[in-house]
Amino acid sequence: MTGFDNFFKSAFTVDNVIFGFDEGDLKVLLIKRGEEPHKGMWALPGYFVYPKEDLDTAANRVLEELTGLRNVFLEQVKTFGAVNRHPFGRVITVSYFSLIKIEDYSLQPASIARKAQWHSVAKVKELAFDHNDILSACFSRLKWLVRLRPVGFELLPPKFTLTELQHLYEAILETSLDKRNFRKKILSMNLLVDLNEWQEGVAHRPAKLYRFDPDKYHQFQAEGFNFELKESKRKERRSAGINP
Amino acid sequence: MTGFDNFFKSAFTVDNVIFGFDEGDLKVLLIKRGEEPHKGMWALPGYFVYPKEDLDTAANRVLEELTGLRNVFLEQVKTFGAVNRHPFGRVITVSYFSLIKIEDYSLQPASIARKAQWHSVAKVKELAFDHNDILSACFSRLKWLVRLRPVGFELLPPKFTLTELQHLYEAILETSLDKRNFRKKILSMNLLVDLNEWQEGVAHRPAKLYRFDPDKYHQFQAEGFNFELKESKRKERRSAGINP
DNA sequence: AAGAGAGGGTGTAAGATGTACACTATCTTG
DNA sequence: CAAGATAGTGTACATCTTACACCCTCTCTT
Repeated sequence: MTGFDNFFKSAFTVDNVIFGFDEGDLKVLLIKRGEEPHKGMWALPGYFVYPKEDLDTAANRVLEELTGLRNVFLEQVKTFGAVNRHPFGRVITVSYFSLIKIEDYSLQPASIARKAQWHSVAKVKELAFDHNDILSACFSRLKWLVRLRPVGFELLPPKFTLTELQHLYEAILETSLDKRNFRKKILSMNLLVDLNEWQEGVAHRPAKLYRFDPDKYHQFQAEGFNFELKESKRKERRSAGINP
Repeated sequence: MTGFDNFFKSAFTVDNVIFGFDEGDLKVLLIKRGEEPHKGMWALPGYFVYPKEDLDTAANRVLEELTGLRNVFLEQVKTFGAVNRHPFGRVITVSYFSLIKIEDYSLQPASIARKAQWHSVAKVKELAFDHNDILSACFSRLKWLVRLRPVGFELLPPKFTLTELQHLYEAILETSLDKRNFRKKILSMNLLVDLNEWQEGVAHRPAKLYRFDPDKYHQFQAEGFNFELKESKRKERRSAGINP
């Protein structure tokens, strides 16, 4: 080597913030640690990156081992490298966040997944390592992403109602939106296809179901849009809960 | 240890994309490599992170050693970890970008800085390692940041004209803007203070000088704004040049 | 079967913002 | 003093954003 040997003594990991949406609530998939360090605490799913493995590959591997899902939304967010963040030595971690449909996940319970559980993002308490910081960074990223790209749709089932979509935006943006203005805006984008089908089995007037138009969707993925709506003045604001 | 020894064999570095603005052109500070690998090629300034050093500290160190500057804008962007990106072994790099005033830099030429030189971002050719990708990622980040935060001012001298400010936006956004609309928009933000001073020594009618209002500036740093102006239809578009 | 409960669904007017566009003013230099 | 260079300025039109309230349709209960 060349005198740099002292630098080749660190390890790195990926940690994955997996978001899902259910019952009007934004959730994150956490794992109860079965081993030291931080045994028994909730943590983000993650693992060491293998010597011959790319970062994105590692993040995908962690995601797939846990959820059985491939080819879902996954994006690098930020790298955390505080000197003493891991008791085994110098370990820096590259954080990723992904968006999945909870219903897809629950169909494929993998082996590790037994220790995994969905937690409401707003109610997450103390996590292992610096995982609260990581969650917080990824949640912020999701928050701005949702204004610029149609990411929301990664989180909903194939058929959804406008109210479900609105609740998703409200959960991510931690705000409340005006129903009429929300509908006007989202429908004017030509992003949604009216399925002419209706909800079933609900104890009220059933809502119309929509899906998104894949062409328009990918166009917006690439070009972005500007989704701005002021908080509605009439309802109360939803509250955060991360790092209070 | 605990069976994880095999993972503690990698190294990590920081690489810093230092942007400056001069003569209507967005520049990046590059270093001609004096050693292998990639000896003789232009590269981003960077170095290994020391074993007891935080990532942000390392990035600041690299910046200060090169420019003599402290407390300037510096932000983490993305981590690159392709398996074979470095010939010495597994090295992942955390990229940062910073914004400095070129005039501040040129006052303090440090020792390493002898190999350093400003290059027009639009004309950068092949760089060492994967540094073209890193530059590209950081430039993209700057591009969206400039729409949401008043970062532009990190790059200009304390007193500047509206035309200089407009040229800065045009260089970053790679577009051209309508003069009247640009002025209307930027002045309506109450971000600028009219100094009642004028340019000197120019061969035409001198322009008024402005500075930014620090209170308003920090408010926008924290809250963000939405700087959108359509490309002017009258002039041609500036072109990019990165990864053509 | 009638009423209560629970969301679903709809339009408009006023204000704010964005866009397109062209000419005069003021300075230096030759 | 003319030419060259850039500074500086206003308006009309179109588009987008915001605030706001009521009736509709379904189920469930009694």
